[in-house]
Amino acid sequence: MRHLRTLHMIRDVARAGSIRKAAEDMNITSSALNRQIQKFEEDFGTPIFERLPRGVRLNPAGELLLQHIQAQTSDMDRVQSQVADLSGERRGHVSIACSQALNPVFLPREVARYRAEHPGVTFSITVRDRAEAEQDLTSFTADLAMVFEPVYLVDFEVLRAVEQPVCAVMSKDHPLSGDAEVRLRDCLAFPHVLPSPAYGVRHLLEMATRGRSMRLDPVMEADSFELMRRYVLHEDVLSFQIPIGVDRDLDPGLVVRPLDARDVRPGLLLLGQMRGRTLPVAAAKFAEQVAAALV
Amino acid sequence: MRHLRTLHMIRDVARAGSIRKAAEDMNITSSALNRQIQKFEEDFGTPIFERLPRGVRLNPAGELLLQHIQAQTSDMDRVQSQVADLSGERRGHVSIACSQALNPVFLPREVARYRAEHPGVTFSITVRDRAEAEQDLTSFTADLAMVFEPVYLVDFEVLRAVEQPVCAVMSKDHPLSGDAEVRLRDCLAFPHVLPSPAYGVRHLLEMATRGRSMRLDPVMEADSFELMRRYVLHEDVLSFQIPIGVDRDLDPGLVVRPLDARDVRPGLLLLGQMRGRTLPVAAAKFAEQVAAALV
DNA sequence: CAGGTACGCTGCAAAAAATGCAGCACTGGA
DNA sequence: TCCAGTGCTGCATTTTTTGCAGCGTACCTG
Repeated sequence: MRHLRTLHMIRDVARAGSIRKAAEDMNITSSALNRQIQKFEEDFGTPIFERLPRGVRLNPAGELLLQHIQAQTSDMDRVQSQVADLSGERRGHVSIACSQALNPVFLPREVARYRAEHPGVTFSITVRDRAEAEQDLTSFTADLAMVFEPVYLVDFEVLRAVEQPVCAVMSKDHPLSGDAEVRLRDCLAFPHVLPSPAYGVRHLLEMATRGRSMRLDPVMEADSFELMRRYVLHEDVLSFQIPIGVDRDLDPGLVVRPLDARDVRPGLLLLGQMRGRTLPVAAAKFAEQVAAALV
Repeated sequence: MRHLRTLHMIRDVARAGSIRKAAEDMNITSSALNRQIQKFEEDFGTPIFERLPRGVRLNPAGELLLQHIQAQTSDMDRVQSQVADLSGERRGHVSIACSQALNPVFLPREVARYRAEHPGVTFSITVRDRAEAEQDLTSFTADLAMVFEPVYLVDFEVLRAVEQPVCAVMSKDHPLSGDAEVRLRDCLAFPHVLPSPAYGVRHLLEMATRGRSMRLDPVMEADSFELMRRYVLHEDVLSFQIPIGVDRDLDPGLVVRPLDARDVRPGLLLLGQMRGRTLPVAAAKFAEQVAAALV
């Protein structure tokens, strides 16, 4: 889109941190780029970059402007996607920031289901923690986010929320595997592995043990739920996950038992978008489908 | 803003309905303008205008684009206003679409109060009925709207709502002027004047009489509440208004008595903005002040 | 039914804007 | 102290935009 050229130049310079570097990236001379920026600052009314000896950096006005540029760009994409939709062809791109739990079962299934009906739509999926996901929404890097127990919710517009009880995951040979529901105290009596503190599951467990006579005492902490899920098949330990992330068919040796809600309150798995934003057609339709699929 | 030039051209052509006319308005030749549009359509991917024998008209894709243009233009204004606000100077412009009732007392007072603190801020105020006001919000012609009993609320984000009972307005010599509260049936027994059906007050009265043994039987219908307010001083008739529109000090001969809520339910006076939009600083601050002032 | 008018569009030359090149002044780090 | 990297600027060149004149067409009018 021609009229966004200058704005994109500004964005790229902000990213690169230097006019010369950015100019090289976009295959023009630094003088051309420099003048574009000067001209823009002139009719914008104020400088938007601080000139430092080693390059440039956005000043507060520039930060404000950058946010506008990103909104602008993404909204233009939305318009084009809606226009394409007018003429019947459903094409476009959906970018999703999601937590790990959606990787094994949920997202593969949903994306496949959507693409079966709309082969023209492409996807990009990035695994992010709860804070990063919201960041991606505000920077328009992601159209949709799916996170468990998010922290900041200012710019996060909830499209759908479902409760997910924290579950104990264990091998089918584990002593607790016979119970339909398990108590936290019983679990913690056994060796267990835990996700690192950034994750919602860990957060809920911390909340549950705080002030009570129970202590988390993991034999292993990890970033990857997949790793932990596999690990319980090797050593006789417990792990904790949310049910959407496990599938009995995929891991036949696993047993998943919800923790009693009196011990650990169920967390919320949220589907959301940037507050107030109008999504491109493809993203909006996909969000609808996912919302419906979330029980 | 230079990069919006082409977009504004498109907007103006859409408004003028003809490339030649629009070109004349903006003091360029029609060929230049024509080529701008052609070039834009080319990299946009689809035509945005229908070519008719007597000019041009936006096609559906163009309508979509126009909405984007207006949103972007107004958002750029917002950015500039926020940037101005960064450097301490509070300047900007607030445009309001409001119903008549705010004219006599409320808005003059509030605007004056705001401008006393921020002399750099200018205002434009347009009287609109309930449907038009929402239209102005969606087309970004107005930042804020204040309407009584609005009809469509899809794009209207309510910032504040206050109840306003419908009141009978009469001369202090009127037989009913002694009562603290009046019944609708008693009012309708006297000659009365009514606002035309587009107005919320009329709507509420219609609702109140429907299906009951009362009938509206106005000796005069009018568009102007001011006219009706003055009229009751000349002929011994009743009129109906909401209290925010009348001030005892301004019209000493007038008596205003609320109708019993059992007869006519109080209506809602709403302050609102375009859903999801981030308002310019000045408009946002003014909206805050008005919201606080609305009891 | 004919003539006039207003429309969008296009070829060509002139004007304007953007770009590349080379070089300046400056600053922080080796 | 020197060097590498920065933003910035004068000038020639290239690219883009604009204005002018004119074409073909569809509607309105008499």
